[in-house]
Amino acid sequence: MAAKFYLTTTLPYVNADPHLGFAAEIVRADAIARWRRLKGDEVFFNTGTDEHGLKIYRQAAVAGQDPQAYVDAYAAKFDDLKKALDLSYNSFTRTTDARHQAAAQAFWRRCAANGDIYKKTYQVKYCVGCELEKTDSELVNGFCPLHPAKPLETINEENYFFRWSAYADKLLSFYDAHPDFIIPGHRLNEIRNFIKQGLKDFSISRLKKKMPWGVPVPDDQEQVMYVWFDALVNYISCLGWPDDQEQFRRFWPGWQVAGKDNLRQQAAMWQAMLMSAGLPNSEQLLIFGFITANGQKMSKSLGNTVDPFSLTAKYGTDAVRYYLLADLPAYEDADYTEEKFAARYMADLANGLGNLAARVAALLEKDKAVLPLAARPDSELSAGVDKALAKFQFDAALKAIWQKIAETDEYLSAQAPWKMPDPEQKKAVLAQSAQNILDIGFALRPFLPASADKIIAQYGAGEIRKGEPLFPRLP
RNA sequence: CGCGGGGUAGAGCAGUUGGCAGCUCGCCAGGCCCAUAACCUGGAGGUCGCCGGUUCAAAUCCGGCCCCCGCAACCA
Repeated sequence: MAAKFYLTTTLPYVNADPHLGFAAEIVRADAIARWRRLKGDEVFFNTGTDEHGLKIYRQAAVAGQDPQAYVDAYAAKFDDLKKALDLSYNSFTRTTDARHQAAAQAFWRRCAANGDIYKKTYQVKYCVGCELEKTDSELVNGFCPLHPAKPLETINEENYFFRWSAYADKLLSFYDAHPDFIIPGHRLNEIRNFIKQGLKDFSISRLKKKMPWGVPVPDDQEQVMYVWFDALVNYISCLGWPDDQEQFRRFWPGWQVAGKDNLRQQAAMWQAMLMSAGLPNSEQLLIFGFITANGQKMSKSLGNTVDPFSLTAKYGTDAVRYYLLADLPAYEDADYTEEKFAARYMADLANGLGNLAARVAALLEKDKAVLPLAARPDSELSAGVDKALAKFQFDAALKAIWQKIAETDEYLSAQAPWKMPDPEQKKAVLAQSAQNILDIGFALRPFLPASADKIIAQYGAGEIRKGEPLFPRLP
């Protein structure tokens, strides 16, 4: 019986176009999902979009659009990543989906029934200049950084809260019992330290009259959900929870990937919510580092976000996938520059993989050699890739594959089959090289699916022809 | 004393339990001439942030200090 494997990304908030950081997250998730499928697992791979909230409501108003139409356009843009990056997710959850909203309400009811949701009046700070509520973290010396001359107003508001404080000990016990819950391990320490400082209950609703763009709170016409009980529930609503218990039980708990900014939400808030709802905790979290652009944090306000669509249009889908998986350390921060991208493309894809495939194919084509090569899913190379991917180390897996490419280039140079007088001897050398390339093609399937398929088709065809370059040199 | 990460060759990084400091790019010199001006071999280049300690032996373990970068409750 095939094992079940569930994997989800976070849902990006649709107040801006997709950028390279999310592309990295979802490509990494995609490589894992493809790998597990190739191993024979039944895989459920979810992503989607977070579409409610004040920012979107306001942006839609500014654009003169109905919020739903506004988020429809954005959701389509994020779904376009599927084609641009050759993604294999089978589920795209929008938080405006009716099924998701019903699940969010059901989840809320369960936590409320458990006594973890209560109503409380609290004070929010409001900047008249921005016409926005501000959290303390957004303030500088107690003032709005955009309007330091205007004092903040304090507004009393009654909202629902989630009794997070009740889960501090339970979360710590859970982490103790699951020391590998978060990769990398130091993020587990980070969240542990955070929780040891004490947890404050967090606000989970907003007044509907001020912010109507949200999931209605069950049994309260005045309030809509604030992000948490809406967006986080997508990780199980996509599986059909609560209606499709069979599918939910088959796939949950699963793996979640997220950027490091999402550590608290995924590792502590969501886990506490699951406990409150009486549902199993997530299986494991992968927390990725950030990508900076030319040494600076990518942000809308700096205007230095890198657009994955223009990158794939210019260099090709697999080139971008390769860069994200091979060149960036997944769990630490990493810097992107187009120069480094292009250098890596030339060295590894054009001169490395592409040239080697063309080199051997050209030699074989001249001889009209027929080689009945077969895939070797159990090759030493596959084993190395499996070992690295079992630890979710994408760069190490690709390094093993590129080691094989280098070995094959060295082997060819040492043997020099092009000047061998004995045709049988020459054929044997080329067959060995071609077998290596076919193994490389198979090993590449989780990472560069389209290129892998081309190599497998080319080198598995019997009579091997040169064909088009896999990765043309850059001008 | 809020929390966390980092500092290793010009650049980007790897260094598992301490045991001759490595990889890629770039640079220099050869080779090859099958391949996408590609590929192969060799070379130059480092006080492993600083100070001290443990040890036969420290990039690695311990203590202190300096610097950079994140997070700090909706930026992947």
